[in-house]
Amino acid sequence: MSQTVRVALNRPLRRLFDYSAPDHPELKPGQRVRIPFGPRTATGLVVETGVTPPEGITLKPVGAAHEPWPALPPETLKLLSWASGYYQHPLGECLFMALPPALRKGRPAELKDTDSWWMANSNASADNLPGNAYKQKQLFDLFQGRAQAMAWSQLRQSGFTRSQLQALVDRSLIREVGAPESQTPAKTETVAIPTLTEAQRSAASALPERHGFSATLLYGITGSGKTELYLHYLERELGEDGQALVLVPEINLTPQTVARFRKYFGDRIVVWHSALNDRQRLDTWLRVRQGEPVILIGTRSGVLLPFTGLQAVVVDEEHDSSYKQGEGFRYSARDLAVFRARENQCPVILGSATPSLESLQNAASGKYLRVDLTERVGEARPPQLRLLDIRSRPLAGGLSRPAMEQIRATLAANQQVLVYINRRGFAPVLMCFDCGYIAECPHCDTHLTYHRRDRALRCHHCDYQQPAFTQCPKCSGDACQPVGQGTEQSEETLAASFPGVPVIRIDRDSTQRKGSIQAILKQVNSGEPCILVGTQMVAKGHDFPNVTLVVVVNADGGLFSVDFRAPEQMVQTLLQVSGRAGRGTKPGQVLIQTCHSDHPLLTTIARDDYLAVARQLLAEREQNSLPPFRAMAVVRAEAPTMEAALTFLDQVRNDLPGDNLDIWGPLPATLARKAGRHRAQLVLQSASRGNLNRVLAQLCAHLDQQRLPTGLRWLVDVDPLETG
DNA sequence: AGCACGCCGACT
DNA sequence: GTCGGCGTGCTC
Repeated sequence: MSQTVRVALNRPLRRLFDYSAPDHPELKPGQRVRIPFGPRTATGLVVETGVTPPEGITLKPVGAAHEPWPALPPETLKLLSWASGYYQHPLGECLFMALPPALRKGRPAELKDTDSWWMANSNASADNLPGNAYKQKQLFDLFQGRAQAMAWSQLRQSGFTRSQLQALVDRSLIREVGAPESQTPAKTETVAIPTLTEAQRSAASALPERHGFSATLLYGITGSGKTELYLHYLERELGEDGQALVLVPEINLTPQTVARFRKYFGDRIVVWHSALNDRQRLDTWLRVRQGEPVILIGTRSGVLLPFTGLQAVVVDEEHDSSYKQGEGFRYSARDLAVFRARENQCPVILGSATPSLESLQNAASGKYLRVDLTERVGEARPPQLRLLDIRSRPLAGGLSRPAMEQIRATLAANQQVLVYINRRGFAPVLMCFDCGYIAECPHCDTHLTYHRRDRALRCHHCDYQQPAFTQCPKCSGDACQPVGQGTEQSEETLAASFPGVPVIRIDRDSTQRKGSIQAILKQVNSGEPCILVGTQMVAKGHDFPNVTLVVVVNADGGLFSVDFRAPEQMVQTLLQVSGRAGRGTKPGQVLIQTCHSDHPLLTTIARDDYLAVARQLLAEREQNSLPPFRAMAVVRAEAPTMEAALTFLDQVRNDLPGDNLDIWGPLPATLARKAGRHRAQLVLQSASRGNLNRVLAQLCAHLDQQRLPTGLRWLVDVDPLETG
C-alpha cells in the first residue's frame, strides 16, 4: 500500500515537499528521513503522512529513515508548527532549530564512544623531547608518576590536541590501554533545600499546587531569594519521573548558578547554553528526548528541546530581552515557555524583580496569577536610591564631586563600589575642537567610538576600525579629542583618584577571554575594597555581597528615545543595577546622576517602587494604543539604497488591507545605514492578534511569489523589541 | 539556502 | 577563442 508523506527541509522556504513512501508505511510525523532533493540528497523531517498527492507532479520516493522513532515528539512538533505560523518563519527552519547540530547534518542519533585511555611507558623520560616541544612536555608531565590511565576526553578538555598525544606515542613515551574498570561517576551527594523565610514560605504557599496549566508572575524584588523559591517549588511539584525546564538569561547561567541547583538536585540537573560543543549538545538533547527526568537549566534555545514529560517550567528574569531571538526565527522563549506549559498542562512561573509590562498586564487581566515576594532575605534591606542632578556640576570621568566623595567614604569603610555606565570604550565620540569634525563610520550612519587601550576608533555596529588620530582630516588642525564618557575613561579616572584600590572593568571588551569573568567575580567576592566599572553586564543577576554603593553615571539615555520600549528598559536596568547594592548584611545606597532629576519617571524610580512606574508606563501604552494593548509587528527591509527600501515598503503598505489594521511608515530605521546597507521599516498594529497574524501570513505568501529588486531583503518581526 | 543554467567582460 | 562574474529560477 503506497502513501504520500509531506517533508520539511532546513531551507528558508515557506513550502513543504511531498514524497511517495511505498516501502515505508510506518513513517510518523517528526521522523528524520533521507530524501532526494534536486541533484542531491538531503535530510528532511516528516510533518504529515497519508496526504493526498498533488496533481501534475511525479513524486520521488522517500529514502530511509535515520532512526525508527520521531526525532521530534508530537508536543515539540506542535510547538514549532504553531511558532512557525505565529512568527512567520519557514517551518523547516523552525523544526531544524530544535535539533542538535549533529542531527541537523544528518548524522546518527547516537554518541560515538570516542574516549580512549593512555598511560606512560615504564621507563619513559622527557629527556629526549626537543626543547621547543613545550606542549608535549606539559602533556607528558601529566602522565608521569601516575598509576591510573588518563582519559583522552579529560586531556582534550585541558587543552591538548590529538596530534600532541600522538607525538608522545611516536616517541614511545606513552601507550594506549583498555578502559579502566569502573567508569560510573560517583552519585553526587545532595543536601536538603534550605528552609524558607517567612516571606518565602507565604509566597510558596500562594504558588499553584500540582495538576493542570497555570501561569504565575512571581514579582520578587532583588535579593528576595527567588531562586530558593524555584528550588522549593520544583521539589514540591516535580514527580520522580518528571522533567522540568528552567530558563535563565545567558549572562546568569554561571557555574555558581548551576552549582546552586546541583547542590540540591545532584545529577538531575543538566545545562543548555551556547558554549556547549556539538557532542555535549547531542548528549543532553538525547537525554531530554529519551524522557530522562532531568531539570534542565538553559538559555533561550532550551525552550525548543524535545521534552516528553514536562511537569514544571520556570522563566527567571522573564523581562530580559535576551529571551527574544534577534535574527532568523525571531521567537520569544518566554512566550514559547508559556505555550509549552499550557500544552503539557503544567505550571509555569515567570519570575522577575522588574516584570515586563506584558506580564504585568496579563496578571492584571487575570490571565496570570500574581505572587509577590517583597522582602529581602536575612538582614539585607532594600537599597536607598538618590537622584543627583548634575546640571552645571563639574564632572571628572563622568563622575560628579558628590559621587566621588561617596565613593571615597565607601572605600574607607572597607566596602565595594559599583559604577554603572552604559557605554563601552573610552569616549563615544572623537571630535575636532577647531572645526567640529566628528569621526564617522564609513559604512554606518554613526560616529566611531574611541578606544584608548589600543588607540583605535571602532564602529559598534559593524566590524570597522581604524587607528585613532589627532590631526583633523578636514581642517588639518591638531585638535581632535575624545568627547563624552565610556567605561575605559571612568576606569582611568577612578584608578588615578584612588591609588592602591583595584578598579575592575567589566564589559564586552574586558571579558572577551573565556572564563575571565569568573576570575573577576572571584576577586570581587574576596570582599576586599574595590571599584567595579561596567556596562549592562554588571546589572544582571550577579551577587556582590560587599558592594554597598552603586553609582549610575547617566540615567538620561532612555528618557527621550524614539523607541517605545526605551523607558521600560531604562527603568528595569536602573532597578536591576540598584539591586546589586547592599545584598549582604550592610545597607546599600544608589546614586543616580541625571540632568532631569524632576522627571516623573525618575522621581518614581527613586522611591524604588517598580510597580508604580510600571502602572505609569502601562497607562501611557494604553493611551497611545501600544503593546501590550495592541498586537504589533514590523516589516523591515534593507537594500543597497534607501530609495529601494522605501519603495518596496510603500508597495507592501499598498498591498495591505486597510481595515482593522494601523500602519505606520515606511520610515528609515534609526540607524538608517548599517554595514553599507540601507534600512527602513513599516510598523503594523491591530487590536486583534488573530487578524494581524492572518494579514502577515498573506503578506509573506504574496512576497514569496514576487521577484524582488536585486540586493533587497525583507523580514517580518512579530512582537518586536525594537521599533527604532 | 544550494545549485545549475545563462549570458557579457578580461585573460592565456 | 575561454574562464568567471552573479542574475534568475528550481528544488516534490
